[in-house]
Amino acid sequence: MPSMAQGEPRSSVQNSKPNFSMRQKITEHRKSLPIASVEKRLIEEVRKNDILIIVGETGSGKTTQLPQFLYNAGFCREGKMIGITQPRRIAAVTVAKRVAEECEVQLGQKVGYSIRFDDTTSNVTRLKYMTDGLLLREALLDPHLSRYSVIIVDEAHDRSVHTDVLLALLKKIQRARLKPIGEKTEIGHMALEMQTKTRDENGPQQNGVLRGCQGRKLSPLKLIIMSASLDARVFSEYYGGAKAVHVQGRQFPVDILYTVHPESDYIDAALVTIFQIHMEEKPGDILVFLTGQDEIESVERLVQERLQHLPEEKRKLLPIPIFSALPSEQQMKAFAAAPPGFRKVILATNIAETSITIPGIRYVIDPGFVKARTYDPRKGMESLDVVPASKAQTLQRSGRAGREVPGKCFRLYPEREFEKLEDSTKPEIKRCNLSNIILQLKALGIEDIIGFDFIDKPSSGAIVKALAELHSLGALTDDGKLEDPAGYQMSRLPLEPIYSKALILANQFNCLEEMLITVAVLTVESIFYDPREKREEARTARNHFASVEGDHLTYLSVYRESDEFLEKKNVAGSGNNIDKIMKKWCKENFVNSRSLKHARDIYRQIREHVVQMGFNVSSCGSDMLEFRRCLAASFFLKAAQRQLDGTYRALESGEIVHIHPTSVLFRAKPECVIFDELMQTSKKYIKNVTRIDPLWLAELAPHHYKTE
DNA sequence: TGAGGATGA
Repeated sequence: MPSMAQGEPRSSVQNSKPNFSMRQKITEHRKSLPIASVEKRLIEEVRKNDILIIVGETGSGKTTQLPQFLYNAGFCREGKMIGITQPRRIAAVTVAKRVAEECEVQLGQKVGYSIRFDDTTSNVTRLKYMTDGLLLREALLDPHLSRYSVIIVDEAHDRSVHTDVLLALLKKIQRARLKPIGEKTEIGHMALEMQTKTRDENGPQQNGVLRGCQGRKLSPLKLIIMSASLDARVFSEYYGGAKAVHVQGRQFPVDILYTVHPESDYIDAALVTIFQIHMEEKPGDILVFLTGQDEIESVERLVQERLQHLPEEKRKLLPIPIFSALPSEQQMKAFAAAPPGFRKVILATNIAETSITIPGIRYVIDPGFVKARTYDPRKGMESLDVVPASKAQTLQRSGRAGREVPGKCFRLYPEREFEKLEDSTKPEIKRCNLSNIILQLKALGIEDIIGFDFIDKPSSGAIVKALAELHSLGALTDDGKLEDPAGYQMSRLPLEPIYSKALILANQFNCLEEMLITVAVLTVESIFYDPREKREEARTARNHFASVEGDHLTYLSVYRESDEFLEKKNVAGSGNNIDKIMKKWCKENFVNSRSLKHARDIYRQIREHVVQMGFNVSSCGSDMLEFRRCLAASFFLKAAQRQLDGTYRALESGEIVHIHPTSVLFRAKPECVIFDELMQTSKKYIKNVTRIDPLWLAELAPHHYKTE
């Protein structure tokens, strides 16, 4: 991502060799941070309390400074580490780099980061920044996280699934580490069992984490939860009234302005506000929060149109879209300075709320809406709806105006409407399919999922549905234990359980190579790039990839063609230019190069995993029938049959659905298909669809279809 | 007959 992480202000330090004046600058900067004045008190509180909540506003310096304070106070004695988790990869990386600079060490020495596909830590690393998802994976191998003396969970208010599971798990681990080893604890039994099973792959270091320490106590684990103020009480209560300390932030003031009356058309209101700012306010860029690509593109067009009605000298306003699916070269435009005399108006989704920080923003326009995903376990269907943002979100949005100078935030609704907003966004764990989480918990030895101590409990309906799904996929036994070996194997793979199942079956169908590619591509957000203005052109350019059998086979040929292309160029020996050449290939074929790279990373990682599991990565060659049969055997829960009127009926839920317009089968409409995703937007759409023979379902998933 | 908010392993 072309971005700075949230949290700490951009450093004034350049990427040059350390020198005296830079050292001085760093020291001065560190001393000037609000958190510097409370170092002693914080260390005392950590010593006194096993769990501490730290409420730190933006710019307090908590993320970069607290781990250094703890290190200096001796919390890394005896080779112990301090782990600091972040919800996002980019944050883990940028903060670690910054702290390494401050400590004057090479990244990977005392300070390092570890994220999926990129681990810079070594055996001397003591301050380890990482994503919370990665720490969860570590817990599978070392159920007591025994190498850590302190875990700091940063941005806990984010309430991502990973954060929530981690918070609950850490609570258990902390208790377990107070008990003598060998005594019954709530965690670790199954995990230990799994370690024994996989001892060879993990090597001697992981093996015997607990063995040979019988009767001895593990050292206690300190837990620090860092959060924004609105949610601090929730965490404190969850941890039995844990002590919370507040650290002052450092932000410039932001004037909040509300409308007098509700706006019936917030797009129009946003446009009026954009031009009002442009005509009347001091220089400084504008950031507008919109709900999606559609809105962003239409506002972009409308700004351009209205500019034409202004006198020449007033037309220096530059609308720039930014959202996740945009290719990175275009995302970069938001970060470039506007031409002299121009004012940028950034049209963004909530990507600009937390994930990226655009410099130069002085004005924020917040219509107060956001697109949010929900999940209906009964129908096995996700929805993407425009809903009011939460207070926490609107606060985060307005904060984007005060990072460099005092700013203004224009909320396009009356203040009394603000009061009605929810305090925080509903935690993700209450809005998603739980099958993956539950599989992880089972692998950690947690048997009673309904009774598990989540901060916010998912509905029992959602839990039961996920358990049933895992049972159907052969991950759980009839009495809810991990199936041996499939359940263990599936929990080890960093994939959705249904994809893991597909790999296990592909091993039997002799099409593992094909399934590895397919699963890697399905995992990434759309592999294609579809600019709205060039949809026809894109379709033509990609026509040679298309398979009449469906999207899965189409993705296979995209991946393989890119592979062949790379191989040819590699042989030609252009070396450094590979990246550039690949990007050109992607552009010509309307493939999103970021997604493709991501898919290749996933492919490599998963391939290693399955090889370690003893699978034989073989290809079915040109026998695509066998591959489609394997898809049917894997995705039998996601099958749909054409109706007389040309719509489809999803067999599991009975929902009437439509093939998504981006599918290669959108027009072909075969009699029976399997799909990857069922999501309601403007309609109930199935995405990533492949044709199958309806008879295969009863043949290949008899436990599910025979009786019908 | 017509379109994908953001993260992460």
